[in-house]
Amino acid sequence: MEQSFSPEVLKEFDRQWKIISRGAVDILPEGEFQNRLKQSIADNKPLRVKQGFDPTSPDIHLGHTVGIRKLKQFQDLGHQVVLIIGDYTALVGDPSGQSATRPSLSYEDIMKNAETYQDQFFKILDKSKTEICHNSDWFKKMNFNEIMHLATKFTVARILERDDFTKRMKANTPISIHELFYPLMQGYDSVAMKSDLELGGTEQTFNLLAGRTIQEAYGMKAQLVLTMPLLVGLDGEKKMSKSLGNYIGIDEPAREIFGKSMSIPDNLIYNYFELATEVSFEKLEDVKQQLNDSSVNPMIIKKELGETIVDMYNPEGSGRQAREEFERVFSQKKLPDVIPEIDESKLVELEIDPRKIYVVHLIAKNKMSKSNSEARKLTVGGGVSINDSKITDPNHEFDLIEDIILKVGKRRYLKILKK
RNA sequence: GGUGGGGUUCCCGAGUGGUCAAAGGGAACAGACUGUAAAUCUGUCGGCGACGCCUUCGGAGGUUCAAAUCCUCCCCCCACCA
Repeated sequence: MEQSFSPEVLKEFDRQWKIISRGAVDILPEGEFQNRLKQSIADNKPLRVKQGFDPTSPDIHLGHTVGIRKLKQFQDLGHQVVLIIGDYTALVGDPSGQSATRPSLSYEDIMKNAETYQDQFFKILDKSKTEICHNSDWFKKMNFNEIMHLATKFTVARILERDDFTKRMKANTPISIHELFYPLMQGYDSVAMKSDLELGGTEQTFNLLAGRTIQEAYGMKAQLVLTMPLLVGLDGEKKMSKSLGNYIGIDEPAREIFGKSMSIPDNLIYNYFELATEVSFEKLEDVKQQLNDSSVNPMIIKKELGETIVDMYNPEGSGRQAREEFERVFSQKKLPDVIPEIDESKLVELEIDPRKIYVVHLIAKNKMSKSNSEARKLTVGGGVSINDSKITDPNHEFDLIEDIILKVGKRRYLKILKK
């Protein structure tokens, strides 16, 4: 059904389309999407744009922000952003892209995470314009009849055709029945929230499309789907995720964010600029050129990346500060500006005699290593120094006659005060 | 329910009576180097005031001078059959 729209509407559509489609991998179905966007503009009726986040860890990381920033764009364009905190779906565990059943979390932990999530969302989104809810709101109340009814809307074959399940079947790794429910639940969220559009990472495509099927089954218009690329984690291989430990949390201290940014492989620099920052298109081109220019040290660009990312989630100037700190500590090998301190009384508390400090204990008891053995190994391996001179004797003992600075590995410092 | 195959140190994965704290790979950590907490190379990688001792190979017992390895029971997973 072609409908004609006024030139103003079309102009506004062009503007919005450009912003919305930037960076997106898939927009499904594209034609319908465009029409509904036009219609929304013509009727001055914002689209309800939904994305769900399962609070499986306490931190929102850079990977999440790819979607959240896209939501922000919708918000700035006047659309209604609907955030779903998947406290019930977290209980089930999204099988997408997983090679094994997710470890189940206690509801308590999930709720704790859910709280921290909210604060972090609004580092990016405008709280006053965001609708936010938990999917326990409806799933908690569902009775078995309703659950079975929901389950009739999908066939096993359709769910099992997914790549991740196929792989797991082939690898003989177990798939629990509850995992099959995940897409249904996510789809039902769309019913409950009456979403017009759902956003997600590319690995979510199946779940997002399931939402369409389910909405239709419940007599609603099927939602549109928009997928964003996945941000690769610090390891340069797998997608950024908490469970893989390859992430940068947006709530982390500035120096951590900067340091972690510096640890990404060089070939990911552009990717990060593109997906994890908001720099202009021109800037992106500039970055690309510099990276191709072999006379430019990638370190320079990476530092710029780190600074940019730090600044996005911290007060102005934090990025610069973090960079300077980094250069001081790692490039010039000088001391960081903040070093944890303990004094003699603390030593006594830890059952260390200040006049006969056994270095291995000093390290282990201050949690600078996991165990005495590790401390000992670090010492022998040359990773321990006091006031800049290496200690390699694992039996080394000393008398505390003045303030000293203990360094373990390249990042752990401790100042011990003589009284 | 039946038959067969499995459960090994953070992960993957060797090991079928002593030479096993357990190959190999990955991760992680450290050192060197460097243009970076990139890359590369090297080392470490259960615990312990430590060339010895203690605790590990799904769980509980047992055989043996000696068990991750053999036996019994139990728990869990997978495949095929029903």
